[in-house]
Amino acid sequence: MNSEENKEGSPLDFIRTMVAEDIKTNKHGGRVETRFPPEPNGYLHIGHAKAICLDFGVANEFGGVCHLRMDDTNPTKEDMEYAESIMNDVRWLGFDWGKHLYYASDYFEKMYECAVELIKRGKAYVCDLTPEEWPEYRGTLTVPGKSSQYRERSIEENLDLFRRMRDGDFADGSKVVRAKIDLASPNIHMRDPAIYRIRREHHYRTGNDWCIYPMYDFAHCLEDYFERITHSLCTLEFEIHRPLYDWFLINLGFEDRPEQTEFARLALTYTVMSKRKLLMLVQENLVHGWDDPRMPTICGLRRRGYTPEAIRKFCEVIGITKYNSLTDVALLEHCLREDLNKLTPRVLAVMNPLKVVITNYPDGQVDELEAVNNPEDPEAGSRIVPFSREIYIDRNDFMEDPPNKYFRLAPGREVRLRYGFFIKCENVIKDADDNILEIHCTYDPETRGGSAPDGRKVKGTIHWVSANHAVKAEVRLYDRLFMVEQPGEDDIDFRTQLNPDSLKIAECWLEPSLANVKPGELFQFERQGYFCVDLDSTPELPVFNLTVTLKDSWSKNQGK
RNA sequence: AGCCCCGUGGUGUAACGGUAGCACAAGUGAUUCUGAUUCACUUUGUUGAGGUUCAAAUCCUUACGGGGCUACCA
Repeated sequence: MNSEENKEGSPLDFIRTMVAEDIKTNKHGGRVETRFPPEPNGYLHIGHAKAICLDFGVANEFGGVCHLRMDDTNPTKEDMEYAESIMNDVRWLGFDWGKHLYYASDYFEKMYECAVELIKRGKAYVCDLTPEEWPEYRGTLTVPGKSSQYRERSIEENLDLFRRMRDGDFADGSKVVRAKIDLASPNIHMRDPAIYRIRREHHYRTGNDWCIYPMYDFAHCLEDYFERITHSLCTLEFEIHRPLYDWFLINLGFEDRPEQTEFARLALTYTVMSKRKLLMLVQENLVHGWDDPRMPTICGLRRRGYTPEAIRKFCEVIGITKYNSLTDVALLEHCLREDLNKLTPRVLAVMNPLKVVITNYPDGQVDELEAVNNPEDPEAGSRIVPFSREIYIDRNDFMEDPPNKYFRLAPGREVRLRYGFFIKCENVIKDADDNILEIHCTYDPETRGGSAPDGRKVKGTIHWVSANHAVKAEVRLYDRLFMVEQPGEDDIDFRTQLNPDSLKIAECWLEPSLANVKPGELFQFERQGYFCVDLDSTPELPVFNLTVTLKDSWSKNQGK
């Protein structure tokens, strides 16, 4: 009867096979309905993206629909701010739930009726055991539970007590409703789990209408059933809850039941994914909010310059399994680079300026040079960048005493200015303390545009901006937030594993075409990495967030 | 400890019982007006032991290893 017995291949294949089979056998009238059911108690993160892609992906693949449902049955932690951010993020990721937006809290009345029905069927009872007393009756992993006096209350008494629980006759925590299942079950979740609790708490949607709230195990299968979900996909930790999921629906006499299937949640190296810990980072100001670009939240990734396409590609590539794995963030970054590489315009920018005076270039003269916007995309066209006697190059692009395989500028060496001219370093100007103030170069007018008529080659091409034309901006360099592969493990406070250098702020000098960039625009600063103009940007001082640094074997070799 | 789930290169994943493949990472080389990109090549794997079979990553047994569950959270 359980299709899992015929399981073959990977869980994703299993899910596909199952859905295809169900369509073929007309199990749910050929319908496919899935759902993404977050609790609105925090912001969505990359782990949720995996679930979203699966839930919506399966529905789309089989011509079904996917619901977005706020699983808001616990009034203490939930808020509309979260619900709105969730809708925003799902939409941004590129998924559409159409008219299928639901709130579990809209079902409170129906759920209450289901609990009444369960009581009427002798399948649930009101229990007066305190949370402290309960473990004694529930038993342990090895010891079966035992019955309490409350377990044998009459149906009439239970109905009356449950009614009065709803009416507010009893104090918070003084009574719960329990499903009457099996106190000796090896599965602890089947040992008379609580399905309703008393909690006088303002709910962000139902206000003070209710003082009793349903528990997850009872509520979730009902939500799925009410919405006529066919395939209920969830993470592995709910596997052991599945018998309960089925028990409620069966004992309520429901037909055409949804079926729960579990898959592994995402774990990423160097990344904290626990909502609790992410909330702590926000509350303790260890980051600047849920959308801090260092956060693994969808909004954080968005602000950092991640594209929905890159995230969806990542979710596709990691696959679906039934065992816990630890995925390398490098894979996520690879997916982003792959996407950004083909769509981001290249721009010239210098982050750590060193002045270069072109001694044989006339003062006051300006050359307008043509620069290709994106070599990967001919459609992207080109732009003009000004060149003049004084320019800035990056300090890293000059070494007074270069090691063997250094390709860039050094005394006596010639390099190419990207889209510009060949320049040769003739002189290094220093102050009394031996600090390099500026360098003097000569340029070869014949090399305008970047190639020499005599065919001579240079080993390096460096980036530059005209000192008089440059636009200043702020760059925030975000490194990974955590230094260890799996933060917060082994009883170590995960906060002690934060990378102190995860955020560096620097000024940079941009080519003039970037004077009016808009928030959210993406760029590649050539040879330095991918950038996203921050949503906080002002026209006077754009703020760029670094997303992923380009692969740079030069800097790697430096580390060895 | 009882119950449940799961073991394929460094990582993430494929393979009706029939050639162990792909991607990332790493390395080498080529091309390059970004030390990027692109391209080519290379290294590394079925947890162990028994079975069943002409044939096992796949089926069975067992050992070992990893994960989950003991909330009036979801």
